[in-house]
Amino acid sequence: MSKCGRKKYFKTNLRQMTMETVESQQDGGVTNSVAESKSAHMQTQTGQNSVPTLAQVSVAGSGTGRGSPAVTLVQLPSGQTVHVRGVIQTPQPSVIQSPQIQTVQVATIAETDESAESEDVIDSHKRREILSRRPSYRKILNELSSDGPGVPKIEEEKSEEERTPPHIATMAVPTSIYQTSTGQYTATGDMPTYQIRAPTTALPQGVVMAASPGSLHSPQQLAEEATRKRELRLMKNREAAKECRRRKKEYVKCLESRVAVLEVQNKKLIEELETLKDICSPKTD
DNA sequence: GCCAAAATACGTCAAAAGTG
DNA sequence: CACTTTTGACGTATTTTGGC
Repeated sequence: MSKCGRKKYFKTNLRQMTMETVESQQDGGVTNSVAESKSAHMQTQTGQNSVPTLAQVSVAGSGTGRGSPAVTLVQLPSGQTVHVRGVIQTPQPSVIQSPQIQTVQVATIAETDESAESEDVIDSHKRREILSRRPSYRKILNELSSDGPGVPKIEEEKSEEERTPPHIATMAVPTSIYQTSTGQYTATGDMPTYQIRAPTTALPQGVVMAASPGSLHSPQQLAEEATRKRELRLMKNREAAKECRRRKKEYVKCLESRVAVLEVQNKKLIEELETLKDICSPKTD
């Protein structure tokens, strides 16, 4: 089996899982396996793999939520502990809900494409077209942050990077604070510090800042300029891709946290419903 | 310990989205 | 509208995991 095939499967799975998670939550479906399946796919990036576990929930103040909201501890698969307060509150725009719900039906498209020869090429293009882009992770989370002060804002971390020496940098993973419908909670946990490779913000050795554009005459100079521009573009995109992946991870973490919270919320609501049923239903005995 | 499979990270390209 | 930024897709390299 080719690695790429697996890769594709994994990425598609992750993408769909995110959407399916939401749908099953909204449908009131069984969501117990969400945290497990997620963590099974998403191990820690730094090689410190953890055993995938379900989000553990312990209710500290097991009141019914009326008046003073109870505090619920949610143990995330990643080991983070989350404090959830006030389970029953007004709904809030979800992180998960992108403005346009995009349920991708790749299989359907493949069916309509009868030409087997150009299938690969067309398929690739069509997939790109159909996977119309949602708003950026930055935008999604920043919009949420305007809804609640506890939602982490995705910002440039340049100030952080600029401060670090250009060799091996010790990076402390930033503490995330999320705002949920149930109130603020922090995803703290003792995150280890990682040794990361030096950011490649410096220009490659071969790249020299060009002379003024007007001074380029010979074809060789033009070629050099083109090469320089290309290398600069590649370098910038390299950094952008890194940053994008970082934001994506943060976004996924946020989703995972939210799923855990919503599971707790759902569980409590079910319990409350059962309690009310018991109270209201006439004794048959 | 070896090895294959799985998972993860990275660089690049292309195209959509954002910006001035 | 030109230019920049962002991100999905892809291919590849590296690391981790699990079976033997």
